[in-house]
Amino acid sequence: MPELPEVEVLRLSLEPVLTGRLIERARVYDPRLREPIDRRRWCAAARGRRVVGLRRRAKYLLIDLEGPNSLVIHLGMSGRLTLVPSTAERERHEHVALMLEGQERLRLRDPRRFGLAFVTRSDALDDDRHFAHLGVEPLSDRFDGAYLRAAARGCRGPVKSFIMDARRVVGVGNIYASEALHRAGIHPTRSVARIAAARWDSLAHAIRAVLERAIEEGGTTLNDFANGLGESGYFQVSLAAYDREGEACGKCEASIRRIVMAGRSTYYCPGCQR
DNA sequence: CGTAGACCCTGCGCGC
DNA sequence: TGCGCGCAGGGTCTAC
Repeated sequence: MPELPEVEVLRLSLEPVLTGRLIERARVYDPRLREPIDRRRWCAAARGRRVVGLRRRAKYLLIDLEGPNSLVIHLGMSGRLTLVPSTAERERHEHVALMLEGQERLRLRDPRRFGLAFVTRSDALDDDRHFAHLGVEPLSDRFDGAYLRAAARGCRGPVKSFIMDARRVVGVGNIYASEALHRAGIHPTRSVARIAAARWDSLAHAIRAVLERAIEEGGTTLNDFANGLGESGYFQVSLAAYDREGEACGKCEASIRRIVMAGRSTYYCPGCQR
């Protein structure tokens, strides 16, 4: 479900309602996620703490607590984090709940269990193995065409795989990879060894623009994405390539094609992507 | 070393 | 209406 924009939308929706809020206690109903939740550590870290802020790193959401720790949540493919009344019935696939002052609870639901929930030290993210290898944030000042070109030195392989590789740049998943390449006019199977400097600039620009636009529009709701208050996004109506097989390209009127790369659906325009 | 593929899991929509 | 199949927005590990 979520790529960088969806996690950022989630963060923006929850930050005003969680900041300053007391977590009375935590519950782990089902620890079975991609890695088992450390129930004792999670509950001990959360209980009786106030939230001081929310951050995002790559596709991870960090709930910073007073004291040394942060609660970290990754939504995987099917995770949803939602604020509900404390009296709301426990849902199927509800793994974790934070019981908040004011009769509400923050619920993590994840049917496919590809998500994560763990505790880390707030001030030393890079010491945590989940974050240690992550590359640059695409919305940061460090990210531009020169960075991409340098990161691609000595690499081969298709450009789509390259921009989805979190060791280079984080947050670009399967939807926004297709979208950014379409916007930049670059064919997804093109080798990174055969991309000129100017095209790296336009690709970096396209990645940034697509992600920013998606955040502004509340993320992409293809099936079930919703922010922390249960509201859907509407970037799906702005998708130029993804999930548009057979439709006319908005730039050149050729028909959008779907191919499979590394097992993932990939959409591009054969007319204007080279 | 890199890259390709399998794999982790459930739910949904589609075609028959 | 019911069933089986393919597919799904993430990431990691293994085998080449």
